[in-house]
Amino acid sequence: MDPDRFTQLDATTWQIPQQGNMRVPGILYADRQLISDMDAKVWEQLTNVAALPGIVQAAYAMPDAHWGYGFPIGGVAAFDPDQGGVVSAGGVGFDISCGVRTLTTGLSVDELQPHRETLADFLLYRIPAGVGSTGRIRLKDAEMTAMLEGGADWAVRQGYGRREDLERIEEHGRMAGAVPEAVSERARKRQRDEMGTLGSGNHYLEVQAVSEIYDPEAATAFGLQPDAVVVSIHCGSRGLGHQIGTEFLREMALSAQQYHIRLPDRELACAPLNSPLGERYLGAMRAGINCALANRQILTHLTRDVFAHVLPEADLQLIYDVSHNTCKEETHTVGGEKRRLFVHRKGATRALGPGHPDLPEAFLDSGQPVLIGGSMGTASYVLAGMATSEGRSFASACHGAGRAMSRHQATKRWRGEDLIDELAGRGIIIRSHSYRGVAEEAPGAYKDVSAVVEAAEQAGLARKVARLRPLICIKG
DNA sequence: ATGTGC
Repeated sequence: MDPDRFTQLDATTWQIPQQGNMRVPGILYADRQLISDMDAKVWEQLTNVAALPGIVQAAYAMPDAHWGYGFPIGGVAAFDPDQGGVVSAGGVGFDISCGVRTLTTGLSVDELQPHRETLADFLLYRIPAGVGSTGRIRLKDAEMTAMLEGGADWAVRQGYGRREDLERIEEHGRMAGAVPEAVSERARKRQRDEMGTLGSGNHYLEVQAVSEIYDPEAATAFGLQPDAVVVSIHCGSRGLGHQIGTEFLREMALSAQQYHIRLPDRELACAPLNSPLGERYLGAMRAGINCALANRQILTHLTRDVFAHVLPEADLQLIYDVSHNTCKEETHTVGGEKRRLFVHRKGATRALGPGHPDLPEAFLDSGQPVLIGGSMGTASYVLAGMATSEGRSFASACHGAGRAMSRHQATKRWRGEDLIDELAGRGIIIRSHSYRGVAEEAPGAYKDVSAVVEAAEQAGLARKVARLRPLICIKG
């Protein structure tokens, strides 16, 4: 899209001034090139979000923004419940609490090298992945309820992972305020045998090497050294989150009129935060967050099992787990005043700056680790939250490279088999259950993750700490 | 994202 549709405030801050039915301005953080490559739908969707009741300060889009359902992916919007603020299922996204966690292994690239193929084979064998993948765990009704309430804390109690992992997860691994009764029978049924599964699409488990350090002090706090091997897991709440999203989206669209909400786009279906429907969605969504946290915790356990078998000297320690599809009640400073707001982050990561009380002690000086997943075969980044992000985006940053091309377009342009060969030639092992899935995730179908990260840093959202290059990638 | 869907 043409960057000149925006009012440019500085090199990486672009504004859509408040106009028409907008209640606040729209703000996009990106550079000129990223905006030129961006879908014009981002402009339209940001304008629509800015028109929703009770929105505070501005509707924001991160540098990896692209066209999503209703809200842009890479969007941040905060609402005040006392000013008619709303919660929107489309503003959270279908894959509730989709996110990334990264673990150190204590291994160097040289130590891993001779075992790479074996490790890849075992990971593919042990990590359930792909469309409709199921695991060995079957949850009975009471266990499902306990999982939806307890999240990763429940998983640890079941023997998946270690208690110290929990301090390295947002909300200490358990999202408070979950209401399992608000989750439908159908959603629970879909999830019954999907715990500890990776899923498909852009989800992955990747073994990576630290290829560059930008901020040695923060890197040390995160446990990252040059040439260290780490593991990143990217996945979400599987069938359960999707079912919750589908059901509430429909219900919110049907009840908009009853709540006197004029929707600029039907896809922005929402309900007042202070309404039975809004509260019920929040309860179900928080249960969905717990499902995703438990899922990543179980996958961590399976990964540790594989390493124990192939490389017993490894010790997998969790750096941090971040969600990038959520709506959370948080305190933010708006115009010098502290307010309780409900912050939607859809394809956007929380990025708390140094000293924030919700941070684990180890990160008080550095700020929160912000994990940026690259596309298959390209680099990932570890960033750290900056103090400036609070005023710029309610303490949020980008979440990944962001698609530049549709899945359909990508399958016409690339073949999975060719991509796997090409990446193998560059020392990257891809193991997947679907060639088509690999083609859809072709590196060329994504934006340049380095440009996204540079723009985020320049905009004061998060600063670079380290770059990770892929060694092994397990895909759905 | 998703028991991928016109």
